[in-house]
Amino acid sequence: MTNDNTMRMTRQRQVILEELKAMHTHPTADELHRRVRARMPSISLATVYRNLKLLAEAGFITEIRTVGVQRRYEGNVDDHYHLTCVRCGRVDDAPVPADSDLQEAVNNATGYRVLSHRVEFLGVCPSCEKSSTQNPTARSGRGNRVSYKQSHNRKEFYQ
Amino acid sequence: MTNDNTMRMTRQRQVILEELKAMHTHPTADELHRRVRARMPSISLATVYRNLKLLAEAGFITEIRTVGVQRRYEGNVDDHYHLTCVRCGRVDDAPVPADSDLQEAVNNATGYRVLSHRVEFLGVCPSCEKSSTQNPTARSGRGNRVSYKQSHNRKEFYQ
DNA sequence: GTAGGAATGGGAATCATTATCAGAATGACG
DNA sequence: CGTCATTCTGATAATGATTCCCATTCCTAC
Repeated sequence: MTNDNTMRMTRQRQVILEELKAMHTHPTADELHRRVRARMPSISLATVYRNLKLLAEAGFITEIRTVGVQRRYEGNVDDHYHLTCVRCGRVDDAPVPADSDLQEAVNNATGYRVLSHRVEFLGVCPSCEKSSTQNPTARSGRGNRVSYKQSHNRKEFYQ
Repeated sequence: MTNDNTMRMTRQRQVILEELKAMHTHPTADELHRRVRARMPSISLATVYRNLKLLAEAGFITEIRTVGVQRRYEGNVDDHYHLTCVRCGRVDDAPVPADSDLQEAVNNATGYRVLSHRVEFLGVCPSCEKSSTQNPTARSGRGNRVSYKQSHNRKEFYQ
C-alpha cells in the first residue's frame, strides 16, 4: 500500500473483503482464511493478515480486540460494542448504543487526548449455558492458609 | 493452589503481592519481575506469571487486558475503567464510575448470562503529546486504485 | 519426623501475529 | 504494446508474551 490514501484492489484483497462482508459473524483471521481458500486455494494466511490489517486501517472493516488471544474482524464499521463468551470465545454485537459522552468526559477530566473507547461485555453464551455442568462445591479453608472468594469459575476464563 | 478456596502464602507470592500493592502504576509481569528481583534475586518470571494469575483469580489484585500485547496488573481491586496511551502503552485509571446498569441492560437484552464488562479509553498521554511531530500530508489518490480515509495515524496504533 | 500435596525455577513449548524476501502482478507512461 | 518502478503475494522464519513441564524444594497435617 502507498501512503497517499489509495491502495490497489487486488483479487486477494477483494475476495477477503467480500467474504468478510458476506459473513455476519466475527471471524478470526484463520477462520476467514479457511473460507477465502474455498474461492482462492493458494492464498496464504500471511496475505489474509496483511490485508485485514490494511483494510481495517483504511476503514473498510473493523478489527476487534477482545479478551481472547485471537483478534476478530467484521464487515460492519458502525460504532458499536461487543459481547464475548468466556467459554467458547464467540463474539456478538452488544445491543446498546455507543456512548460518545463518556469518552468526552474522560477527555475533559484527564491530560490525555482521548481518541476512542472500547466496551466489551463478558458472559456465557446461550449454547455454552445449555451445556454447562456447574458444581461449585466450596469447602471452607483453614490452617496456615489465606482464604479468598473465587470471583468466577476459573474454567470460564476464556483464554 | 488447591481448589478449596485457600492458597499458601509463600514468600514469593507475598513479595509479588506486596510489591504490586506498593506500586501505584499498572506494571506488566516483566516490569514487576524486575522489581521483585531486587528483594528476591532468584525468583523466576514463570513464578511471577503464575502468581499474578492466581492472585487475580482469588481477587487480591486485578489483571488488566488492554489493547497492548502485554497484560498489566494492579493492586487496586475496585471496579474501574482504564485509559491507555496508544503511543507508549502507559495505562492510567479513567476518572469515570463503573456503570453496572449498562451490563444489566445487555444481560436482559441478550441470551447471554453477562458476568462482567470492560471499558477502555484510548488516547495520547500528556508526555507523548508533548513529543509529537504530526505531519498529515494527505494527497488525493487517482488511477485504478481505491481511495480511503485514514481513521487515525497508523503510527499511533499501540501494538 | 515424615509423607503427600503444593510451589518453585529454569528452560522448552505454544501460538497468534509480523517480518523477510524472492518472484509475480500491476499501473504509468511513453 | 513494452518497459520499468512499485506494490503485492506466498512461503517460511522470526518474534514475543505466556504457559507448560518436570525435577527439586517447601509446607502442612498428623
